[in-house]
Amino acid sequence: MRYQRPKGTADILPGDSETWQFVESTARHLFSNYRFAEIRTPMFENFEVFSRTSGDTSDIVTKEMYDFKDKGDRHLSLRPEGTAGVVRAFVENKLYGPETTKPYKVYYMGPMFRYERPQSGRQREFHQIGVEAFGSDAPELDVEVIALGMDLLTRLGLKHLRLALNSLGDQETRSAYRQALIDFLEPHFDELSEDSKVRLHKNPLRVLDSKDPHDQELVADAPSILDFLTPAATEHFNRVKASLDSLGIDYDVDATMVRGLDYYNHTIFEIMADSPALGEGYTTVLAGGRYNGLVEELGGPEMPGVGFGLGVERLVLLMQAEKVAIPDVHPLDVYVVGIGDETSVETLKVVQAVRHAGLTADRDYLARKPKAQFKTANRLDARYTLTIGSQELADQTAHLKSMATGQEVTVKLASIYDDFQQVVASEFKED
RNA sequence: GCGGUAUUGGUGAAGGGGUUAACACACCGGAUUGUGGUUCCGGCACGCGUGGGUUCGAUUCCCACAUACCGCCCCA
Repeated sequence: MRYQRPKGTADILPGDSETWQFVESTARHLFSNYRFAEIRTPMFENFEVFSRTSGDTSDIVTKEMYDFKDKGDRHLSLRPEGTAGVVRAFVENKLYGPETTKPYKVYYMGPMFRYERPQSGRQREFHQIGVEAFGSDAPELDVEVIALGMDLLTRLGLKHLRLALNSLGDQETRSAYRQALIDFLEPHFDELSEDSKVRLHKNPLRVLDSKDPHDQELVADAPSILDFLTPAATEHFNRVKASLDSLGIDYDVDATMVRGLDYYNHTIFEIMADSPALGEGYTTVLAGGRYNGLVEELGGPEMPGVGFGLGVERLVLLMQAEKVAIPDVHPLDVYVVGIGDETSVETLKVVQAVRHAGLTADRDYLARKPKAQFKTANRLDARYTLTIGSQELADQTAHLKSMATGQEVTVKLASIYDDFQQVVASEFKED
């Protein structure tokens, strides 16, 4: 094997691509139902678009970015996530202007790139589907986004979903809490794991979700960010919870939940699924939150935003683990069997006639024996076969056979060319 | 970026320093003339990830590299 795909990439082949198409079309329909319109932004942006928005110290920026200099010496980066590019487009195209209705609701789907060690459900090129809604601070909009995420995963057949919810509050909340957390952890500095010692000053909130057992013991007694929420932030969070309650959406408040990207504030949430496909316990498949301030950060006016991103690879793994049935969108209606080289042109014409009549059709191109062709028709689960041999060619007829019943009739080629659907309807009424 | 496990045909895999690399599935062909899910027969590995090395001889031992998977980091 001479060439192999780059590390952390995948070929999505027929057999799997149907699942992807099902996911994408389901998402498109649902988004449209929620009145989100598609936005398509470049797969690479100026490096600063991501470094400014994700946080200069975030791992994404410091070690996971696929950044490069192009021939014009521009510092670019393959997008590691979807939100930054959408916000950039939102600002650049002045979509914050009065002529667009607010909230301005968009969705995207496509590949993202992160330079990291591949594992199941984690690749260097991976795919996300996401939504963003700009221009409203309403907690009910947060809930609409959450409800959309839950709806989508439910429609895709996932079970055992858990919605985790938290609030990071506003800037005032965060700085107060950050200090409180440092003050709390500092006396225990020597007990912290090596990773957490580094995290403590770089991003103390990260210590909260350390996987180190001893860290978790220490953190258990740490102050909760929810106790530091400003009155306004508390009010926002309470209304989010109340709205979720009124929609009958269950959630668990997880005060230790944090975010890898720095731009989040107020409501953050994750939808997790419990499946061995992605390792032990619950794994996050969809995550999002509010990012008030991000539009400003990229040069726009003060304009709030909220959204989510969903990892398609993880989703597909979960769907496969849960054996979600994918509708077969292109079954085979007719397989045309040609016997003898002299029938090849006629079978081609017949195949085309069937296709133009609006049915799916296929034929043999390897000059195989009738037996082999019928075997193939059977394997492809064809509803009908149309057989043409030298005798039929002379008579200008074909044998139309129902593969389910074995019933076979002789029909005129002319009638096939005229209206094949009519031929089927009159010959096999009970179908 | 760190640690571990693995790498044999289209697939699942057995094997193990020495003439022809099991078995199964799939696929292809055949079982007298042009018709499908059963049965029977036959075919099917540029030779065991890549490159070096040890050896009289390696797919089997050693080293490096690549990739996949698992854990950490982080995250969708």
